[in-house]
Amino acid sequence: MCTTPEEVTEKKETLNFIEQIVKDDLAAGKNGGRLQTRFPPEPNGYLHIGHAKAIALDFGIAEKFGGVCNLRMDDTNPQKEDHEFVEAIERDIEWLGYHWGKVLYASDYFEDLWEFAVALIKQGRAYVDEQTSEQIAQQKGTPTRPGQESPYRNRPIEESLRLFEEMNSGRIEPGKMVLRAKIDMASDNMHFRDPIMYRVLNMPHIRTGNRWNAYPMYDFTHGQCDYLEGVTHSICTLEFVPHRPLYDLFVDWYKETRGEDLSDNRPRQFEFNKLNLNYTLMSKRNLLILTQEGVVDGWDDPRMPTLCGIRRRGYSPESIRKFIDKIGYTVFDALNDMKLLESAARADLNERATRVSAVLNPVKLIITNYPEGQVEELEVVNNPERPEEGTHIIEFSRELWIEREDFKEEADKKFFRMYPGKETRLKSAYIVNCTGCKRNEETGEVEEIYCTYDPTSKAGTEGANRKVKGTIHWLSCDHCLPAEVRNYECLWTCENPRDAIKEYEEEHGVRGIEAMRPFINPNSISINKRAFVEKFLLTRKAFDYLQFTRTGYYNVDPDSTPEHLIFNSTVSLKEDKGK
RNA sequence: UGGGUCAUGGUGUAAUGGUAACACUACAGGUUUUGGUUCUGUCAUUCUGGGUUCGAAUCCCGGUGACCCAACCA
Repeated sequence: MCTTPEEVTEKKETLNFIEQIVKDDLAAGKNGGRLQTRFPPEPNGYLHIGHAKAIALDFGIAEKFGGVCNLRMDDTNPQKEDHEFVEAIERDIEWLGYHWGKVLYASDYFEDLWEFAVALIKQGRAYVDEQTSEQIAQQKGTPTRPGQESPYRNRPIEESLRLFEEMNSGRIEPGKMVLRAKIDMASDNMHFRDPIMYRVLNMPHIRTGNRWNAYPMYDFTHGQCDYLEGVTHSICTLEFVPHRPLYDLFVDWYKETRGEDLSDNRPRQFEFNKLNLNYTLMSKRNLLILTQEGVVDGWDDPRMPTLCGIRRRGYSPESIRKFIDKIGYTVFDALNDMKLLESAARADLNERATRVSAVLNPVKLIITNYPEGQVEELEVVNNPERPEEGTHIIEFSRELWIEREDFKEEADKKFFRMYPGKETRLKSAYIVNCTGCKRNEETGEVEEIYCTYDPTSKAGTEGANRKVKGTIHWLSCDHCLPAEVRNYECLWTCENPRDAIKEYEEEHGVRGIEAMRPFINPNSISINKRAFVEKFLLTRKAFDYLQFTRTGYYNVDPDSTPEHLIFNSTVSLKEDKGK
C-alpha cells in the first residue's frame, strides 16, 4: 500500500508532446508565465467523440498546469449556427466533467475585426475584389501551379474603403464582392494566395442580429480572438497546420496595427492528430446525412458517435476520458481500434454498473419439487466490486425464466451450464439438478425444462458451499416484467468508412448517402421485445448504468416508462471461449 | 524536383544518442455463486538502403508509403 519515494519518482508520468511544450514554456516564463487555452467549436452541430479528444486536451492541459480554458463559440458563419447547438455543446462538455473559465463568442470581436480590416485596407494590405467566386478560384492556381493576381488587387485604397462599407450595407448581393488580404498569389502555401477575409452574407446572426451583413472568415478571426482573449496556446487538429503561418501573419499585423511589440505575448498554434475510430464515421457533414436520410433516429441515436448518442448508449463520461487518455496525442494519422474504447467502458462500468437479472431469450424452467404458490424473497448484491452499494430483493418461485442458450439436451464437454443429469447453480438462489425437458411436437423446440432443487443449498447458507460448475441467472415468471432491449452493432461494415466512402465517391461519381449505403450495416440495431427483467428495475432512472448479469452492460433509455421499459445495450461482457 | 506533415508488435502509445517498453487484442492457465472481475504466463515491434557515432527507433542523405493544402466552411 505504501509507496516509497523512489517508487513515486520512478513512476514519472510521460507527458504528451503538447503538454511538454506547455511545461517548457511555463518554465521559460513565456507569456509572462501564463497559461490559457480555449475550446472553439462552431455551434452548427453536435459534438462527437472526436471533439472529446480535443476537449480533454484543451481543458485538461489548463487543469493540469494551473491555467484556464475558455469555451469560445466560433460563430463567424451564421448560415448554419443556432442556439440549440450552443446549449448542446455546453451540456456535453459539462457531461464530460470539464469546466470552462468563460463562455465567449468570436462574434464578441466583430467590431474589433472590422476596424482591423479597415486599417489593413488603409495600409494597402487588403482590397475589395469584385470577381465571382469561380474567377477567384481559377486565379488561385493549383498546388503545383502559381496563381494570378486579381485585376482589383491594386485598386485605389479609397475605393476599397468605400466598397468595404458597402459590403456591410445589405445592398450588395452575396458573392458580388469580398475583402481579400494582399499576400502572395505565387505562394507554395495555398492559404497565402490572397485569402478572403470578409464575405457578404446578408443574414442575421444568432448573437449580433442584423448588425452585420458582411462576416469575417475563420482565418481572419481565430488568431485575433486568441490574442484579444489572452490565449497562450491555441491547440487544434492537424489539418490546420498549413493555416499556422497565416494565423501568425494576421496576429503580427494586428499587433503592429495596434503598435504593440511583435515578439512578446502572442498566442501560438499547436496541432495534434484528430481521432479516427475504426467502424466509425466522424465527420459532421456525413453524420448530418445519416440523420436526414433516417439511417439513424436523430443525433442522439445510440449508434451515433456524438456525445449525446454515446451517453444514450450507456457509456459513462469516465470511460470516454479513460479511452482518450489511453490513445494519446501525436501527429500520426492513426486509426484507433474500437476494442480499446470498449475495454475502457468495461473497466469503468464494472465498477459503476448495478447488477440485475434480465432474461433476453426466455425458456421456462420448472422446479418440480418446489411447492406451488410458494415465493421466497432473496437478497442479491448490487455490485460485487462495491459491497457498500448494498443489496436488493428478487423473488424466487417454482416457475422461472432462464436463457434458452443456457440449456442443451445433449452437451459436449465444454458446455457447463444446464443439461439433463447435471447440477447447476441458480445465482443467488439454489442448486438444482436438471431432469429433462419437453419439446414442441411439431417444431421440436424446447418448451419447458424440468429440474429438482436442493432445499439445503440456499445461497448464503452452509449448504450452498459446494462446488458446482456452472451458474446461471433466472427470473421468477410471476414476478418479473416484460421489457424492450435494444441491441446495437457498428453502423459500418468496413473498418475505415471515411476512406471507403471517399473512394466510392470517386469511383462511382456519386456523393452523400449514395456513397454511404454500400457500407451501412443493415443489422446495426435489433430490438428484442420478448425480454424479461427484474421488478427492481422500476426504481432505476434514465441513463442509469446496469449490468445484466452474465450478458453485458446496459442502461435505461430516456424513453423508458414503467409501462414500457426500454434498455440499450452498451457493450457486452467480455466472453471467454466456450458457448 | 509544388508545399507541409508523418512512419515503433494485429491496434494505439512510450523510450528526449545508452538493455525497445506499456495498454488493448489474441492465445494458455490459476481463482471465482457472472464463461464477468482478478491473477499468472505466451506470441509479436523500430518502413527501406546508405551514412555519422564506441553506441542510432532517435541525428544526416536517398528511396518507398500514407495524410493534409486549390469553400465566399470551420
